[in-house]
Amino acid sequence: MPVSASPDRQDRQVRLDAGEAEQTLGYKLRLAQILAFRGFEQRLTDYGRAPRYLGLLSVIRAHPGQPQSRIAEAVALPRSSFVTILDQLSAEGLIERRPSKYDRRANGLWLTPQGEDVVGRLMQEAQRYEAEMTRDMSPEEIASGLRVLQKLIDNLS
Amino acid sequence: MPVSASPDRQDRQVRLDAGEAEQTLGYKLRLAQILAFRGFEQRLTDYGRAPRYLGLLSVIRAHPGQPQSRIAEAVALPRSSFVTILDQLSAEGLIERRPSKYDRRANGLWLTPQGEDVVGRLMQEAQRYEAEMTRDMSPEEIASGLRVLQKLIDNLS
DNA sequence: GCGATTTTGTTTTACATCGAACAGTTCCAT
DNA sequence: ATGGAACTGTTCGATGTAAAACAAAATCGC
Repeated sequence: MPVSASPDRQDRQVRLDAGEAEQTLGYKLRLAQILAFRGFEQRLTDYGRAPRYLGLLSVIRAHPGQPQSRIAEAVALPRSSFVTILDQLSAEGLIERRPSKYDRRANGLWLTPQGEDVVGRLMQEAQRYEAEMTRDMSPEEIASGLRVLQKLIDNLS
Repeated sequence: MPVSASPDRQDRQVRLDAGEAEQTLGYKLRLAQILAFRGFEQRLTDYGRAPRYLGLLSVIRAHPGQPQSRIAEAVALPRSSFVTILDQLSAEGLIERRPSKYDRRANGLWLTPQGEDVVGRLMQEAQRYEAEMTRDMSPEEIASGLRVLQKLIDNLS
């Protein structure tokens, strides 16, 4: 248990902990996610909006032709936010909306050939980044982290 | 390895995975964080902006009197974003900016008595929420998750 | 079959977040 | 000591995100 600094002293060197919250998954989850995401995005400035939305692009790649609403739900984004994002990815030539054969309301989402190419290359970058983030972890440790995160996702869904 | 759906079929029941990205910490990290954060915030509608910013409030509580820039850095927020947030928390009577004794540029941040009270109660809520998120995990599993997240944070800082 | 309800994608509007530029202060090298 | 560089909090403009309301289409209950 880290002892709190004497109130008012400027101890410039020490990284500030979050006190009680420091022991919670919620706090660390947020911090890690912000840092990971920002770092990845800022490293890849030559790929347009694809790095930020690599997750959803990856879902589209794995499930081509699925309607917007299902993809949006998979990545936990509101449908209304999704529209703008798809407009951008579409304008960059990475994805396509095609009318669904099964439902005249729905658009199926597809990667363009260029989208396939970009996503493929970005996934390699992501793997590299992942390796850096986890440079001091054993495979078992990483696997346990993945398992914990998956359980969190399941319990929160 | 989950097999991809046939490219146009509408399989409504199955939750869509992210294909290759599904095995990465980056993807799950983001998903878990979004779900956890939104769930916590939407549950606590009677506490103003405090639930969203509980993390930074907790840092202030653990390190009263520290300048804005240090707190902002601790929670990985840009100083410019921080200003608006502090204005709001201040308007709600949860925090106070007091001129630093050591640096005439800086404001020390402090919780008001009311802020102490609200943060205290919200931390209890957070613990409850944490328990729900981790309901099917052993203490060891949770500890390993915390350790992985901490290493990620360290490696990304 | 038919009307009420739900679902899909979209627009609109409000809000949140961030980078860049700025003035006041402190730090630092000489 | 003094001038330049770095730091602190702030404002401003641009961008990202989300809730609410809407029309068109599908689904459900009977």
